[in-house]
Amino acid sequence: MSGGKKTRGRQKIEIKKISNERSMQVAFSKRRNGLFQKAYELFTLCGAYVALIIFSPSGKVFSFGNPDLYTVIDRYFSRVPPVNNNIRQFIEGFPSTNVRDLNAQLTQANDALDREKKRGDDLSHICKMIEDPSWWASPIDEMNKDQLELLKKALEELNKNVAEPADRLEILGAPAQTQQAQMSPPHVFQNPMGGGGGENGPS
Amino acid sequence: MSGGKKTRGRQKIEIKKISNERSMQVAFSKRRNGLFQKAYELFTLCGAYVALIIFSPSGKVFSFGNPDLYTVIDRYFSRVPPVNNNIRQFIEGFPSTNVRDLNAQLTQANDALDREKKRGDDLSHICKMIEDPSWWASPIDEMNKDQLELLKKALEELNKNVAEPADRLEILGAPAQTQQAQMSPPHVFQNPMGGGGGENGPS
DNA sequence: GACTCTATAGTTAGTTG
DNA sequence: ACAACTAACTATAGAGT
Repeated sequence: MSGGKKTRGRQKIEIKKISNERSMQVAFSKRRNGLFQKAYELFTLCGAYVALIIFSPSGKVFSFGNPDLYTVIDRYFSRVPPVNNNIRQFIEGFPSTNVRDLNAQLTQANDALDREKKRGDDLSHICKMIEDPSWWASPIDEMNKDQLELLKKALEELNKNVAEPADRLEILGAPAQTQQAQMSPPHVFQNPMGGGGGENGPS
Repeated sequence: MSGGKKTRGRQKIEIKKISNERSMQVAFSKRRNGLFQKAYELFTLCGAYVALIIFSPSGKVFSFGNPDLYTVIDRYFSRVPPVNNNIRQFIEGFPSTNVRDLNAQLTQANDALDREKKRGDDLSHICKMIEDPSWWASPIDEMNKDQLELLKKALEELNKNVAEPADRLEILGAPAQTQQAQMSPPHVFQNPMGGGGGENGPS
């Protein structure tokens, strides 16, 4: 009755490398989630652009970015950035069934979609241009060189965007089986464990 | 003794864009420091590599990286490769708080992505066709009537798809005007504790 | 490994100087 | 605008499932 507490609750720990492998793994998982959550909140509350990349001790990568990782990083390297950058993002290192991770991805997706929409508009415009009868009516090879050039350029640009067939995002909450089908990482963080075993076995 | 407390203490807030400019600035400052502290702890406790870049709403840059920002980012890009996970999805209803809903949304998003991909392929095909030199070399109005018709048909089809701009959903309070001001050189945080870094802006 | 539970360490919103 | 303070909210260490 007296003093019979169920657990000791949260204990204070020193901020230094955790020696116990298991504890460290658990701590990493928890704190990583916490960090993503905080990053998400900072973005949402303040509209700040945030890029976050984490390599786990076992070599997995986790990333998060608003509006997306590439935009933020590009901008960081003082590349000035209208919205014309290619959309490229990848999120690696699931398994996660956490709301915060999912939300993070949805946030990114939202923004990607936004740009996708813009591209759609451009395409629409071009299509309209092409469909104009007056366009096709006359000998193109001499009259509309300029327009032709313009069109071609536009199409090329467009093509560039389309050229890379997007792969689809893994569904996260799905039964934990097909996860981490990520390709073999060229670079793996060097840690004493050497990467906990058969994480990625494309068999 | 009086029941009068000195302050109301910390209040719970909704994770939405903070409207009050002043409060937002303060919150940003505090939370940014908190995020750096957490990143530092994750690195120290678990030996994880961490890269963190934050753009304040006013355009200032803050960054943090172990062992070094560039190393982490470089590693991140190095391990990328064959396929781009091009994420585009669109979802409706954002702040969902349970995994089930989020997963449903992701599923829906995947569907949208599929359609998007197909459209992309079609477009790509058409672009190739158009870019064929032999195409433009000859007088269109007499030689390639058939091809032209084909193209036109294809474009119309494409246009039909594009015509309907899927209703995109509201991005969570993104203020995000594209400010392309080149900001001062990246400032690297090496030691987040102690803080008090001056972020300010004589605006 | 991932999730739950609990007590408590740590973070921070609102206020005051 | 920032630093200190307070009180409350949130994250999480440790242990169990």
